[in-house]
Amino acid sequence: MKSLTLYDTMARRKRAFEPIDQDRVTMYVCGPTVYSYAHIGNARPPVVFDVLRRVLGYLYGAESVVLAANITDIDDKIMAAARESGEGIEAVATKFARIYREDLDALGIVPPTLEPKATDHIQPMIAMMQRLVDGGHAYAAEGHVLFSVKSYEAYGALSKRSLDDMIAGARVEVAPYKKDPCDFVLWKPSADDEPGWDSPWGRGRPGWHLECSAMCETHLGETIDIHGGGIDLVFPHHENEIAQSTCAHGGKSMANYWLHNGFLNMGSDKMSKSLGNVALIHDLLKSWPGEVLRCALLTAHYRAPLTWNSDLLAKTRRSLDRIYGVLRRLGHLEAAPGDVPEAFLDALLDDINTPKAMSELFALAGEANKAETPQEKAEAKGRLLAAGALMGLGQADPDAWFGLTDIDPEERAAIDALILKRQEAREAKDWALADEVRDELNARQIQVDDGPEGSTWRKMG
RNA sequence: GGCACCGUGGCGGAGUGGCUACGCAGAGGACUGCAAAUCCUUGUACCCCGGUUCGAUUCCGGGCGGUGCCUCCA
Repeated sequence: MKSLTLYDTMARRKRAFEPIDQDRVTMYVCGPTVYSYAHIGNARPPVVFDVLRRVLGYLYGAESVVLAANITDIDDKIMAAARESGEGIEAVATKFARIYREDLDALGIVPPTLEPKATDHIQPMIAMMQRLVDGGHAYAAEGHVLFSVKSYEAYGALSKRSLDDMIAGARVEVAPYKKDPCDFVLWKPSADDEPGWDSPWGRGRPGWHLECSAMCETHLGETIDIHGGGIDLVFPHHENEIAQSTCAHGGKSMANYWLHNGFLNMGSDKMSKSLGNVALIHDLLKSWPGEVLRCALLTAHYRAPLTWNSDLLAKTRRSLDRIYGVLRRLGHLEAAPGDVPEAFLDALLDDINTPKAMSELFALAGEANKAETPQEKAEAKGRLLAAGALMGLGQADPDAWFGLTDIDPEERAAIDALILKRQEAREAKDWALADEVRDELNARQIQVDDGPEGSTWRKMG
């Protein structure tokens, strides 16, 4: 079997991937806090790790990959949003979790195997805290339960920071009940009008970091294969997860591979500057196919920063037009079942190098365009589709991509009539009339393509 | 201030110690009634300065420039 190489943040280098159990490859990706619409930046981890998941599924079998992506449905931000809108906390969380799922679905993301919610895991969180307190890794103070960072020697290993540096650089006010400025909250007390759960330390609610540790343990076990998230989560979130889980599990490491995607920067064009709401996935989907957003997020290597602007989207659309153009041309042919081409697979196996993989995808498109016999064409189409499937690209109906299906019947009839009229004019070699009709079609945002077997049309992008 | 990352042709963006990335845009050609699509060809890219080397965009050091994180933002 071919082997996958992944860049492990903990080791700061690429490492060959070896799962603990080939029949159950476990992966946990930190999900959103559902208090508002998700930003396009929020979509980068789900898209990137969706590709990784597909690759793992290809290597080990789709049923052997268990992906857990949590939903944080209790948080001060949700409480604030609920207060503002007058809705209940649960209503806000449920609503935005639903919208989040819809957004990801539009981006072609396979739903995670498990989608644990924080509020469903209060008991495991309390149990984990109890173990930490019993083991001397956490302490109660004024209704809070805090993790004692000094109790975990390796604290800072992931982010490569020393405790001393952190204390020296600390620019936050230190709560008086903390034994050490870097201690973080596992549990905090809730006021009577705030949501809370009973615990041995009083009524309260969990801290963010604890949620992920407890959910990961509950569903995937004490040590998992891959833990992923945005690079901004390295510190403190993942550092704290490691501290909690390791100390609660007698020193067992939490994850064998830590993967982090680079940040998505907002470009300086009006798109992000103006209202600040145009970069919401929800809004972008009104102007662009989800696949364009997905592909745009994959144009840069997942660890590299990516600058987001409207130019990127326009270019990405043109690129995908090329893929769908060839698929449309071969639409009448049944794709020959083919395996994923080697060069394409190799690119993805090398730390999920999606830009490289995409260049291979274009090479496959070129091959398909140049194929001469029906046999060659069918095989080329099969290869292109098989490769695209691993990245979640090129799987849609080409006609739909070019706007042929989503059009009202009246408009459609008018276009067909014009196409026919032009065809007759061309047969009569009445070029003036043919061009006139084409202008008319262009005015309707329709591009006509003349081929050896007649004319086809598509919506102008 | 501390830690980490980055600087490639018009734009986006891979990669490599010496050989074409790729896509978009541009130029020329083929095909076509003309377009479009497609195919072919094309652009003397690798922040600056040292060092290592037969040879560096690629390794090392320094500089300049940009970015992220530093208690709950993916």
